[in-house]
Amino acid sequence: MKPKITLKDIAKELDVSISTVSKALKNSKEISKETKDKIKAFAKFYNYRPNNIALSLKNKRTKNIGVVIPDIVHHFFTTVFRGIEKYANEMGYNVIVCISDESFDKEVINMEMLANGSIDGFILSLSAETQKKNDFTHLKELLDQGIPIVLFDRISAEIDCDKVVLNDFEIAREAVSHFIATGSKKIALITTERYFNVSESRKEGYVAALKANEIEVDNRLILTLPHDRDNTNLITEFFQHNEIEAILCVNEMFAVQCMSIIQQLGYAVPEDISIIGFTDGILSRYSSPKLSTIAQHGEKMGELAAKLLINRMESVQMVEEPFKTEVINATLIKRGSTIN
Amino acid sequence: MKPKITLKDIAKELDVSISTVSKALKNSKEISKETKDKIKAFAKFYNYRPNNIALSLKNKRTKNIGVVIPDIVHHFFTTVFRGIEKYANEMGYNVIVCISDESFDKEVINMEMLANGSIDGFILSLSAETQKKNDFTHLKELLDQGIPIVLFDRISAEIDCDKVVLNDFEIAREAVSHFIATGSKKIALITTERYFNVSESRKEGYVAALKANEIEVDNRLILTLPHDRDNTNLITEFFQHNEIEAILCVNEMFAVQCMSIIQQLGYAVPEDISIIGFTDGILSRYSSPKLSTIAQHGEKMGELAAKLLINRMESVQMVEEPFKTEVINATLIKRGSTIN
DNA sequence: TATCAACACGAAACCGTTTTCGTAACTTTT
DNA sequence: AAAAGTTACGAAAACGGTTTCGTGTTGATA
Repeated sequence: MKPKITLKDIAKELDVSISTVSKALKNSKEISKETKDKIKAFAKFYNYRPNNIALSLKNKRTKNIGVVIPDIVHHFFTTVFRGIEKYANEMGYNVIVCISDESFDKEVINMEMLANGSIDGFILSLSAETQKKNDFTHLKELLDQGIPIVLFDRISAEIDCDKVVLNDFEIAREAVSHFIATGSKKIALITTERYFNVSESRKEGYVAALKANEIEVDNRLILTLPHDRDNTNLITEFFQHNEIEAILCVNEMFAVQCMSIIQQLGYAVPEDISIIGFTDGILSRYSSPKLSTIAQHGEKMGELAAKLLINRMESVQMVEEPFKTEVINATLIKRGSTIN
Repeated sequence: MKPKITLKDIAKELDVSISTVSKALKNSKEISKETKDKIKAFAKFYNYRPNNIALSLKNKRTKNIGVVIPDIVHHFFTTVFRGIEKYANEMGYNVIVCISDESFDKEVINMEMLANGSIDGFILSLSAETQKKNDFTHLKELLDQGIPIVLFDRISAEIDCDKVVLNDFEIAREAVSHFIATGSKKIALITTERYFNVSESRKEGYVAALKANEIEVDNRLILTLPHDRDNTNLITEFFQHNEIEAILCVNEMFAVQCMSIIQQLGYAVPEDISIIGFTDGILSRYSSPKLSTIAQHGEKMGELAAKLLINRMESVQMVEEPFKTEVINATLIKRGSTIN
């Protein structure tokens, strides 16, 4: 057991002052070559590394960024996180993750915890509860304290900070237009009540595409599913009661579930019914037929969010760079569940 | 913009000393009630929170734990991480994640980075490269410095620390025994070259079950696949050249891929061929038929790892508690891809 | 009235760095 | 030989807390 060595230890051992050691290790020209060599050799031998905590205290920056996401067992968030971690790491930052678990309280508590010095900035995606409550005082207070925040995917217009979002509206419109172009008219939307801003935009895109093609919006063709329950019966009923030619689902779980139920009901995919999902995850790639889906480019999104944050943290003036909202362009990947 | 307030600020404002403020906020009985009330009110009004970094420096503990995993876009690691984060959070710890990306160098650099004061202990699963190189000096040095480490899943006997593993051998044997009990004799194993200790144990379990039932081990029935390439052709050939009645796959991707290929080749699952995979992830649950699989209880594993680590970090004596290796019992979940 | 607790508070050390400033001891210039 | 400039280093403050130890002012006790 050889515990970590400090400047003080080196100083004592070599009979010089702490300042001399510090300067020598930073190669200051204030120190003579012999002394520097001696100190460096000693430090190297004992594998001296400066203490990050002490540095953080001194420099008033931790080189840590806090990431708060609603859920980690979710392909999209996982890939975004990967992007964040990758870029942050390259730039010499560490990442502290907190999972809000879709809970407002957890989000608040975790952020306040981290904000007391542990991190230099936040990247987060709002929890479902926070979106429902529409209460952003915790975020506003942090911004007020001068802690930069970057919001991604689940954002709110009420919060004045950098943001990264997907062009949900446009890509949903594109997906539905593709259905229409390949001959479908009775197009269903399967959505969730939870991801507010995101699913709203997707729905609007869906509606816009229909209207642009003079197809009437039939609310019976929009199925809103709870997120954490078994929806098999709801979905089955839905398809028994409605004649449908194409389905847009707001996530890949709904999409494969629909596909499987449809196939069991005797329809062929994509000949009878086409399907497009959101999230180019593992499910989409391993289903049969392979699912046509909307790639959200989570990793890119994460990288961009990290870049925005780090830029802002490191910009010296810090003052009046206006807040940006960057848009990631989703891609419609046409695979086996659509007619292409 | 109102920046964070410190003890010094309060002291100056209220015209008392810093020590008095500190004591008052900790409710020390050294301080008179009136002074305490005054200070507390002021602190509350200005939303005073002690600076974590200063505390860390003083207390020589950060209440952060470092988690180093090879990959995050992987259901098993994700669930383990979830378990760690959950337990750690309950115990007042934050989690700093680094992704080694299966690279030895990244693992080393990240850990050295964090070890200089940023964290109190590590939880990690070895990268593939580290296992291949069999070089654990970085871990040994950290242990030597008194930094506790808990290893999970991808471990090594050479490292003397707490560990959490799955009973891979037994559960693989159980899975293969189930195949045999339901009438299969020609049983394939589809494995990977990468996760050394883990896949080795699984293979041994496979072999043990065969031997126990006096079935000869046929090496042609063991297919080793590279991890990151498209294996469709390899798998297809494998099934065209071998008569097989049951398959054990070491992950769920292989399993659904096999299932899909088999079905295309005209076999029925599970009537003609049974399949069992590892990892009870999203793929297993959404395939058709639903995949029988081995649940690794990642979340439990993560919680246990965190518990081991925190126990060790908080045990006052710190000295001679011997290192433990805890075993998580996997569960064989029988679903539609096996005859049950 | 001198002694002694109890009370309420402040000074200062400490955690491990960085950095500014001061200063002996030389060396160079005039 | 005095003045000025270098060189090579140390002392100390600062970051934001906690904690030990002193100490001046009370009030009670002998």
